[in-house]
Amino acid sequence: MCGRFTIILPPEVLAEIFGLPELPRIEARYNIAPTQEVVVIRQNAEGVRQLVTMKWGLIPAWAKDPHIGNKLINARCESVHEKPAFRQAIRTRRCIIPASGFYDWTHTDKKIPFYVSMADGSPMAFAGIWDSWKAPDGSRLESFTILTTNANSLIAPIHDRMPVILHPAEFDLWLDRDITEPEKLTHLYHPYPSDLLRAWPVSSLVNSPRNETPACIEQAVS
DNA sequence: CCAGACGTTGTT
DNA sequence: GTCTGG
DNA sequence: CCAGACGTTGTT
DNA sequence: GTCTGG
Repeated sequence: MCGRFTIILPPEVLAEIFGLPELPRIEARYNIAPTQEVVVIRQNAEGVRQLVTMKWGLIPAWAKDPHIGNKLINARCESVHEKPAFRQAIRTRRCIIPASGFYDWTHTDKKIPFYVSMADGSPMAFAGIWDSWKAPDGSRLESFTILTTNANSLIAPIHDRMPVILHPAEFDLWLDRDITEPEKLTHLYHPYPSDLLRAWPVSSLVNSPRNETPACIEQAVS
């Protein structure tokens, strides 16, 4: 699953791989937690990509209490097209969450955190969806959630779910607002290939969202 | 018809 | 908003 | 995801 | 134990 992640990418790399029209202003984050503000990429009706900041934890447009977003930090790919909280967003409001890696905790024996990133160190792209919630005072609150799928063979010993990670060749399809049919999207929901990822144990420092230093991703010595 | 839910995770 | 359950 | 709280009253 | 907050 995906309940914590990092983004440690130079603006040039981000703009290049995601085809952004401008260099984003972005700083390294080593321990992003739910409810926090995060940058995501979406595409407007003209096909221009933009980097926008949103809250992690999707608040459906119809929600009376925005706190529902605290629970909706992930959406299962198997049911995202049916669930009332997600099915409108998956048709018309898809986005990509750029990342460098994510954390997973084992629950066997002791709770051990692991860090997972691309084997070659390249950026990671989570498949996400977003929504816009109107507060009583009329202001708008945009929020997103990350899709999950079955774990691949690398992740399985740690956890049975992992985020849906997109290949660069799939970005266009995912962000295309004119594509709304589930059957054109479901083939993207495969576990990312194990041999393109790497994983190592890290310090329990990462457990607290208050810790946001490079030490969070350093390999732990047992 | 109206009321009430609307989600994921892990653990047993 | 929209569906399910009573 | 994990950490941390978990309550009410009245007063300024 | 369970919910809220980050």
